[in-house]
Amino acid sequence: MSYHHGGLRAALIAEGLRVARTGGAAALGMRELTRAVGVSPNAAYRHFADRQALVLAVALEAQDLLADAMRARIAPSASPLDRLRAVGLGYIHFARTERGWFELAILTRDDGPPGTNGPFPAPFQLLLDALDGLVASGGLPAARRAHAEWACWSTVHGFADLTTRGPLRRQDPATLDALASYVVDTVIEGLTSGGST
Amino acid sequence: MSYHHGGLRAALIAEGLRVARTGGAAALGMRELTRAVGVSPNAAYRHFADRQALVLAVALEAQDLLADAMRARIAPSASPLDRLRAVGLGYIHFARTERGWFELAILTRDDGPPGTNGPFPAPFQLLLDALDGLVASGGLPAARRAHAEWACWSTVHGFADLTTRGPLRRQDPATLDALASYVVDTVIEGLTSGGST
DNA sequence: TGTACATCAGTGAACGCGCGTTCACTGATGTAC
DNA sequence: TGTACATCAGTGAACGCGCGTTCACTGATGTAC
Repeated sequence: MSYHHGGLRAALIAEGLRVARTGGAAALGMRELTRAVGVSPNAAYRHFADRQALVLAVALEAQDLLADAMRARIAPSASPLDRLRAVGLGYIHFARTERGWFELAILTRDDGPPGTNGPFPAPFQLLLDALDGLVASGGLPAARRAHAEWACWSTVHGFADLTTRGPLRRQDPATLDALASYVVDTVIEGLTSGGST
Repeated sequence: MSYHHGGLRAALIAEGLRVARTGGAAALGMRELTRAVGVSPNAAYRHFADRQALVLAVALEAQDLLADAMRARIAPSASPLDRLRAVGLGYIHFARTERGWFELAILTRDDGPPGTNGPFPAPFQLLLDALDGLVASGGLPAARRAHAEWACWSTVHGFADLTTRGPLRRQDPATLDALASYVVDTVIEGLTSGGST
């Protein structure tokens, strides 16, 4: 390894993803990452203002991984309704199978104006697109489109948290699969049925 | 203060609640709490096996506070449907106004058999009761009662997390009140409307 | 093409911090007779 | 009622740890002329 590392920034982020996969955000230490990459602790400060900045950079990558995983579950030929289901179930599945990355992905930046990293984080944009698609296909009345994303995200995110850190932590995968489908279908039912709101 | 403190265990828990109210679980340090109570750091080990045990003890108190707050929002004369709404909105409101306590309250014990602290944690029991009440009053078909708690809890907990640590963190209270009602009503609609499940 | 030199990505050592936990102890409490 | 003594809740000091960050530095890179 040469004196000038070359891609230290990228190497630190890659190593960060590697350790966060099992250890979550807490595992991202300046010393631990620089050690693993084979560089002195302070070398990281050439590329990141402080630990927070490094964590955020890794979090952005994790967000992309989440979005990729969600996209991978959407069958190209799926109906708008199935696409919405896939978005929700993909989110939940990623949380269950990649706890560390998920924890990192839902970390949001405190700094800067809202809208950093594109108009919306990629996973959220997938949800918005799925809902718009459902409206376009007539599956959801346009009048009921407003705020639908928050109902969906709340349900799916809550279920993810219950299975990840909460009381459903120790349930077996088969039960969780069934519960996840039930829960996602329940919100969608609430959105699409002719309610009073 | 006498040589024998007397109620050190209770004092540590009380101080723990005080600091966790603003600082969350991370603020519960052995040294910090014993310092605040006016006792040497190791005195705490007379009453708690380790830091984890102390945190858990404080978490149980926070769980009771959450349950109390939820109960306080249920009007005695409320309909079963309104009771269910109040349970959900109470959970969300507590999360928003008592971030630190909420974080602590949703901490679940890893050790011991499931069922410690009574059959269910108090806040969860309130949800179960509200759903049972809705069934008894005919507001929810008995056939659709199964797993309803997980749909409710997922939605409400997810919304709480989005407003607490997520992208809704900086929304103004009035908007959040409206969104919370909308989200809670959406799940309930999904549960009660004549869906396919 | 060769060379002077600014830039920049690293090094090595250290700072200060606060943490959880353990050791050997001391002095108050309360109980048995 | 008085006293001996086991118990128990504290003390004071220290251990070892790993962290984020800063300092003054060095040697490689690449550009201007």
